[in-house]
Amino acid sequence: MNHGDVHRAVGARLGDCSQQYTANRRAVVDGLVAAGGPISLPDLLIADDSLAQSSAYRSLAVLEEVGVVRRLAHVGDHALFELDEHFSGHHHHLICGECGKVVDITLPDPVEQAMDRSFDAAAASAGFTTTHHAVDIFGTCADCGD
Amino acid sequence: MNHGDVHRAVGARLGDCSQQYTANRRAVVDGLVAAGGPISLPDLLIADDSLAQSSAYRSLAVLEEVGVVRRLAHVGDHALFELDEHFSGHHHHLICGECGKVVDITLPDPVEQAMDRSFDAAAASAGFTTTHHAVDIFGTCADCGD
DNA sequence: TTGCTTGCAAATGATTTGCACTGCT
DNA sequence: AGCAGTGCAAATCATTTGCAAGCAA
Repeated sequence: MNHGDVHRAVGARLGDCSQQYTANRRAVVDGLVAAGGPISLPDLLIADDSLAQSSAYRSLAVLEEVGVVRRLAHVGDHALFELDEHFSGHHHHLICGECGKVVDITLPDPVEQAMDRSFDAAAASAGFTTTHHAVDIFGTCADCGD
Repeated sequence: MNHGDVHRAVGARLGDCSQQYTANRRAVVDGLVAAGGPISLPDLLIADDSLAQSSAYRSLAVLEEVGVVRRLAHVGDHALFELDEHFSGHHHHLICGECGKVVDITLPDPVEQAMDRSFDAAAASAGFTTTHHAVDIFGTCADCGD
């Protein structure tokens, strides 16, 4: 999905939820698209210094509410935000244990399908019905490796 | 690994790192073993009200440092703590999107092996060397389902 | 107008830390 | 004695919220 399509789709989603696609929210989405992966709020503010901190948090909260943004569990002090998979495609995260960098990664479809089958079966035996999964792969990135 | 073995192994690990296995740290480990899965700090304090909050945080920090405890990314307000897989066995997490409950789950060995192969390959193409992986399966638990 | 959005400044709350005290070595 | 561990109370800091002003319908 290209940048323009993302804006259209986000606008539609907000409209469906009786929310406006304001300049501020658009700027937040622009920042997320430009980041191309998980980004922290401070970094979002640095990338676009016209954003006010509290408004950025509020826009992200609204966008998360309507399913446009996903808030990732903290690795460090700050939460990380990214576009929901509906807009960015299904992917997982590669996390560098040294520097904390988080990179998007995709797995082959057959692997995803096999995982889904296993996860569904395992979840069912615990009485859960599954909605989605997230894989975090920890390691050392090229910059931090020897 | 049974309760006694856990204490012995934890004591050894602490000793290797020139740390003592004090009564407070033992109490924290007891709480984690008793919980049998991820637990928040407030719940740890409730389970053993002789623990002081700051000391519990400090003990957890030391235990995390030496690889006995794992701090899970927050799902809600509080961080969750659990014994490292070295003491509890390799497992993953089933997370209820309704009530936030987190349950341990294990996958068949062949599945784990297949995932590791895929993850290593995908990570390598991004210049990462992997150390471990964590799978979060989101869904709805039996209590929250219809 | 009427209600949603924004920015600022102040509040909140989980986690951390300073400090004085206790206990191990 | 000398250093590690503890508990209390105070500090820190990411995130949230109250409020007054701006803007859209």
